[in-house]
Amino acid sequence: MRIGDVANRLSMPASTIRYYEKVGLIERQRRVSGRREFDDQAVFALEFVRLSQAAGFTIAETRSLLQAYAENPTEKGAWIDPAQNKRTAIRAKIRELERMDDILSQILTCRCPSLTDCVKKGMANGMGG
Amino acid sequence: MRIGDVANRLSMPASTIRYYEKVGLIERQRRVSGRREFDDQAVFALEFVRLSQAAGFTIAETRSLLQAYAENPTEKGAWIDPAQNKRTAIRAKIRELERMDDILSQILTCRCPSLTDCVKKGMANGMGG
DNA sequence: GCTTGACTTGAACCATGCTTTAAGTGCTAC
DNA sequence: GTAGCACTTAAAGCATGGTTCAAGTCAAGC
Repeated sequence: MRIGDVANRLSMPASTIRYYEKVGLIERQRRVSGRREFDDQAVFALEFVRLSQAAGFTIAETRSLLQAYAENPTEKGAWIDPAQNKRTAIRAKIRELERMDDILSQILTCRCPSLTDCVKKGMANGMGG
Repeated sequence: MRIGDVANRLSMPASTIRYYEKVGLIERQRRVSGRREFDDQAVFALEFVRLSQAAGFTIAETRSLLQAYAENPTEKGAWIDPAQNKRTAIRAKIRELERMDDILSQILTCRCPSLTDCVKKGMANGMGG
């Protein structure tokens, strides 16, 4: 497959695929002409990259995970710590967003006519620096 | 107060305060010497900016909210729609993070020895493009 | 064999939210 | 009156994750 085929198949811009290659997420494989050649394994890697990015891993983290996978595709051990750490980070982020939601809820539902008091309540509730 | 005093009081870098002024979040008020002067109202505005940023509003959104506040400090009406929209966005983000957490949980707890199958399950569960 | 579209490259650009730097000025203590 | 720190400015830099551009190359149809 050529990059345009993969781009269509994954609904992913070709520029993004080139970028992923450039930052070391996927391998360089070329035809004699110099154009990129993609097999099903490469497509799988790209799908994994998308999943990993969607799961909140950075490019660097995704690269580490793919390297661990390349070294031993049948061993999940290398993934356990990063996945658990990421879960911890994701949950912290969820709690943070829930706190933001609480503050907004407070602003929307409290009885004071001015926002100033709501904001001060929000600040008092641990948003201060 | 001068910028250093405010920076200390809010535990916020002076460079950040200058940046907020530059992007129009706070007013320019100067002494004859050209240095910035901050009163309690300015400090309140900065505290609100911090709160707003922490609540996930962008700089542009925060600016809009502050303008609405400046036009009518005792009227919450102008804030209701932005706050509700932001709550909707925050909740969507929370659901997205929860889905990421589910995927990671699946990877950690499923019985297949290889990650490939877990990833494929994750893809099947709506992470595809 | 020529047009045309898909491809190639490296570099520059975009958006967000700051931080850092460089060069110069104000204020205060001594 | 001068040392020295806080302050001033505009501009550049950083981190992230790409997108866009310019200029040239490959390949398939006619």
